[in-house]
Amino acid sequence: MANLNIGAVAAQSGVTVEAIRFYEKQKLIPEAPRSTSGYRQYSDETVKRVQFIQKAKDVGFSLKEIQSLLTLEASSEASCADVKAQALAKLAEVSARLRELRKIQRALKTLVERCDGSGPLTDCPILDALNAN
Amino acid sequence: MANLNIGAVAAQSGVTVEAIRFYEKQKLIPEAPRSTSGYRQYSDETVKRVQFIQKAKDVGFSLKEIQSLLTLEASSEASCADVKAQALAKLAEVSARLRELRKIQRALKTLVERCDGSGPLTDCPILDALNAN
DNA sequence: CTTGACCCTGAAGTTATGTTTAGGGTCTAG
DNA sequence: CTAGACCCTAAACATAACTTCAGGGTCAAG
Repeated sequence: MANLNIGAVAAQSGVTVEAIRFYEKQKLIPEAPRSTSGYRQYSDETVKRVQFIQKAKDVGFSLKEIQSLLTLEASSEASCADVKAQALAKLAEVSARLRELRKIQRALKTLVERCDGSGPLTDCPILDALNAN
Repeated sequence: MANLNIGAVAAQSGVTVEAIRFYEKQKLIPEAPRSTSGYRQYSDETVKRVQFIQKAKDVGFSLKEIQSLLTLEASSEASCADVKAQALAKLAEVSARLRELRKIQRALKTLVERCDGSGPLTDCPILDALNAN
């Protein structure tokens, strides 16, 4: 319940002060009450909230998606299934991106293998491949 | 050797007219000679160049990196090894990103598995996990 | 009472890769 | 000779997630 200044919240949650103000502007964290001098006064709740945001980011959610998760969390009508649906959607997205990247990796490996790294540019197999139809 | 207007180059290389003008501004393709009325006049060379750019993009190179590849290609001192080095660097980058994404995928799968999708939000395992320390 | 650390706001900047808009010429088929 | 397709430029817009900047209060220690 300690009253924390923004810097303390930042330090405890591992983000910058600016990021916290940004999250507030984006409605990811509620507007904080202010001290008489206008300083934001936070509780430990907010530290948890910011940590939640970081973890959700770590598993690939965008801020917009995190907002939606937080809205669900605060809603009385939402169900666990709603949350799971978001997670599944993100999982599908991540898997799709993985497939793309694997394809790129394979293509790059092929290019690299074709080239022994010696010789002049005039017949570089990599450039040749990129130039081919 | 046909003189192509920008629209023809765009059509033949599968990009928009705007993208081609953008590539020119970014020095990825040389400034084209102009007709008397100011229209850019391209040769088939340029179509190839734009196709090269697209292929390089497809294997993950950024425009800046492609510029560097093109500079190599045009240079007399560059060697095949220089090109290979770029490809290897990109391959390493892609592989690193793949590892990250796989980690994210595993984490998401764990989250999803923990939740059977029934029940209220009050004890949603996914939210719990994101809230945990 | 001053200095340094910390807080405030609003606006602009960053990166990448184009797209969109506004306003205006050109070319060609009918 | 006119309509429609095509071309030109410069500048603004778009996205994501912040960061940086400019200018200015506040607080605690010595």
